[in-house]
Amino acid sequence: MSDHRPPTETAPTETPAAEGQAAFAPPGRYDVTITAAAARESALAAGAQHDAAVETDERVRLAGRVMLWRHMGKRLFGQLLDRSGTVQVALFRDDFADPEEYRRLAKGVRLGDFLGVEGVLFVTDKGEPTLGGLDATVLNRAHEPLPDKHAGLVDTDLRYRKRYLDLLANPDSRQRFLVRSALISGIRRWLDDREFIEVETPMLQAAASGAAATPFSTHHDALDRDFYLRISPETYLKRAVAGGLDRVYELGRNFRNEGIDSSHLQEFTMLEWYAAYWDYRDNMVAVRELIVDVLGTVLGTTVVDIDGQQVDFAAQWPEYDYRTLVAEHTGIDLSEVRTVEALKAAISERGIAEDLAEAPSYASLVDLLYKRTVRPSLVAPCYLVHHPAELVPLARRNDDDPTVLDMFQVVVNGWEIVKAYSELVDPVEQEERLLEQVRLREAGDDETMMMEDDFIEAMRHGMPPMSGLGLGIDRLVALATGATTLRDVVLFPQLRQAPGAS
RNA sequence: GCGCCUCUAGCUCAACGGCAGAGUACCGGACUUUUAAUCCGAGGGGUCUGGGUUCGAAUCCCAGGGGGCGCACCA
Repeated sequence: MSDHRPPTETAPTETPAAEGQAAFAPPGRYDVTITAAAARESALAAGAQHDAAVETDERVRLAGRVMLWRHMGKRLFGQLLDRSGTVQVALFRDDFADPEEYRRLAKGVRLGDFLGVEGVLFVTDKGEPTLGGLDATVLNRAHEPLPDKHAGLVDTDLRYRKRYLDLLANPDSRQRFLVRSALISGIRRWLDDREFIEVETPMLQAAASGAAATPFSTHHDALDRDFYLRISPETYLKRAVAGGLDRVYELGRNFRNEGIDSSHLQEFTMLEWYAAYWDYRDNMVAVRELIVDVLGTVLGTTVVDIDGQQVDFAAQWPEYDYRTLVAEHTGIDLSEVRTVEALKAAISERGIAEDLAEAPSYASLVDLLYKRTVRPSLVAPCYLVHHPAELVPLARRNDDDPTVLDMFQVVVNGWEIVKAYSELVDPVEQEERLLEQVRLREAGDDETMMMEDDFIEAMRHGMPPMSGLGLGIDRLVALATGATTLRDVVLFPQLRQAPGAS
């Protein structure tokens, strides 16, 4: 930053000459004995006044970033921020053996500096838990000013590009990432408790499979071979189950080469799990239990505010039949309208969503129709079951009605946060259904799945019946924290190149 | 990719065709319990970029760049 400035202009926070630097010699480490939150708690518990606290001589050392700094003659108050939160620190001149040392701290410390304070805990007359410093050390200086101390950082662009400032200046932002971490830990614990093991599968894949999406492609030089960044770990996790790891999960990034908006990122975090001998009904029960459990533990409530609406995840999740809902919203009965041509005709007949005419296949047209007409109306958590069989080539058909899948999604706020189904484990049918995908691709649908011979072969060696589930972590975190865009729950979201950046 | 809105001091915002300002931060000073401390003083600007209209442009017009929202694609 400072090197972009003309040489004549002094950086706003720089003291004249190098006086500020010379006055403090930052050490390489500081022996911290207490966090801000623990200091507050401990000060309030003891309830000592300042003089009494100094008498007891129970010293603690705290380090953090200076967020506020008020100098008033012989007394000085500041606020330090560490990972646990903030606490007030106070320096009283009379506590310092060397008044000059007090003066240097009082005058020399700037907002944004890191400070280590050693002293005693007490409570001020106004009831504020405070660390009374008997000694303080500047641990490093800030050479650039922090964002405005009350308004924070509101420029959306800057909040994403300089997330470190957003985290410092906006407590809400900081809180969202603490919740994100706690939710993920909670999910791992829940799965570990149920004897799932965590595995990692390739992100570089020869065939991008497991979802209908456009992949990123890349190239391996030594092998001179193109790869795709995975769009889903699904077929690898099923191979792991075939190998006897019959309850597995993976929590990791998937990549989809598509547009960005408030509910989509090009790299997003998804949980996928596979449980042998379960079917989709088992997963409907399990995922609800997981979400209610983890939200309750982390937030202390299962009620979440969605656009001003109080939504309770612990309430009943209604179950809607996919085709029934589509029929209710469009008047089109998908069990009768079963070809692209017929569906296009039905859509244009009713004058709904006519711009969908471009859709290259029955499956994609059905999917678009649903997303346009039904999905936006689903706000409170609900299950959507029995999608038409054409939609997912990896899912098992329903025994009673083979035109639909043993499949469900959980939709909240018009966002799909969970997709799961009983897995197709019959290699003959699997091969046939993937070949159909290949045919559709050749006919111009570029979001079909690719053939994966190695996956078929794994299935030919035998796979237990199983059901897998995918849960969009970013979306769950956004719902849990009231974020209206996924970019608010990802630390460093991908943005366009900043102007002038190299 | 298309449409609408937006870009002024490090940060948060005024000025909306007539001298570019405030708060905060930074610098100097006062102050013995502050809580966004308060008070006094100083410095800080190609108004995103490039064209145009005008006696005069931060302001109006055109093009470009960044961002937001909507639409489309997707989970």
